Amino acid sequence: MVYRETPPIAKRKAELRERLLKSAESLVRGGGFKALTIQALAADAGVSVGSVYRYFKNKDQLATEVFSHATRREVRAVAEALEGVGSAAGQIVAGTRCFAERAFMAPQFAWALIAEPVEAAVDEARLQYRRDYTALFERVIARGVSSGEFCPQVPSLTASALVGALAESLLGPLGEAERSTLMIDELCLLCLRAVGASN
Amino acid sequence: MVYRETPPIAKRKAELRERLLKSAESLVRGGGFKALTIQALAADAGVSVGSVYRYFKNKDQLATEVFSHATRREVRAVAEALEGVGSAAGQIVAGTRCFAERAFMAPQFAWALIAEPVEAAVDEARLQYRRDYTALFERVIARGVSSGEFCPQVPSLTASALVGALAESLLGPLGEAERSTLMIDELCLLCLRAVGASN
DNA sequence: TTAACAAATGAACTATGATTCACTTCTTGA
DNA sequence: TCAAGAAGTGAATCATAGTTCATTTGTTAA
Repeated sequence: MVYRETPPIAKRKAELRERLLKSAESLVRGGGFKALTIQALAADAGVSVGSVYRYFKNKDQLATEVFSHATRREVRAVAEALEGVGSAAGQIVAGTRCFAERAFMAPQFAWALIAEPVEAAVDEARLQYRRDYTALFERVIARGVSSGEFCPQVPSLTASALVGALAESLLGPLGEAERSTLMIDELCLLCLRAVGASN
Repeated sequence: MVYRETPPIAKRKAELRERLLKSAESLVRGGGFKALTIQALAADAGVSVGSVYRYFKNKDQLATEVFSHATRREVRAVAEALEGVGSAAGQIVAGTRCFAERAFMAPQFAWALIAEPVEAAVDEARLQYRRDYTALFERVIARGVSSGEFCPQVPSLTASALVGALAESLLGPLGEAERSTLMIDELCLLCLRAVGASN
């Protein structure tokens, strides 16, 4: 007599939500967050505008969720790149490489995550994103300093500087894949100098 | 018989335009570009909304002009700080100090120029702003490299990395003036290491 | 089959702020 | 003083997207 959500329906709903997130991310990959409008998303996912609001409270929540999802993946990739690397210097190089290579692989998307003008709510999430990267580098730097591998310094400052340096130096050339390999090598050297790695 | 613009009128118009730009900048200083709306500007300058459009084609032109005006001043300040400094290393320090001190002096404004989400047209101007800073540093670095003061490197890459590093490392702490002096010293050291200044 | 309720729809509504324009108020020079 | 035309005004309009909600369609279990 009463309607009750059954497993197949729950599954279908979960799948639709996933599909919406996938569609949303693909819109962002293609045209940045500017391309992520509710109308475009609804069209892309083949549902109505109203349905989007059945799955997301509002645009901010949707955009933030897309952003956080993607950036968590990015940060995880860099974190994993650090694992198994012994020296602090090696970790700086591994992290830089990973970050840079991924950015070169998907320039528009990297730009959307790092630098595109976005709504305030997403900007909050972006601060977290940067903090996460910074924390990652900070730990490596602190270790390098205390082991004497790196020169004495304020690890948190160097860490945010590195994050800024990576972001800025990648944004311009992003897309010129030819020079990327050479550039990434140069970037690694630069980062090593910045942390004062004993040559 | 015919109306013809006389010198006093031309002067009054020029002054009003100046006043509008001043008002606009003060709005941005106080609340970022978000606070720069035509209505607010008109109110602040004591003119009508329509009058603003007599002096500026549209919002984009107004915002861009405010931005460019301010950033040209900033870049000039840094450029002047480099003058009269002999060594390339000294110039790196002077440029960094100048940039950082000015940012600490007007945090909200610095944020507006460096990182605030803005309309696309202003973003264009921001690219130029960064290019200008980068060019400034690039010249210094190239000189340092060829004189042997700095280690071999790709000056343009290091330059944009420095610009990114400065921007990023200042944005977080911006406002905590107490630690600024110490921080600025640390930043200078970091930049010197990044360019591979001989010890 | 059907009552009860959820899911889906999309045209209409809203909110924000830029832009216009019919109109009023100067300014000029004869 | 006066006609020609510029400067100034601000309510009305437009533009863009986000958001709502009355209505339709689908699902459940007795």
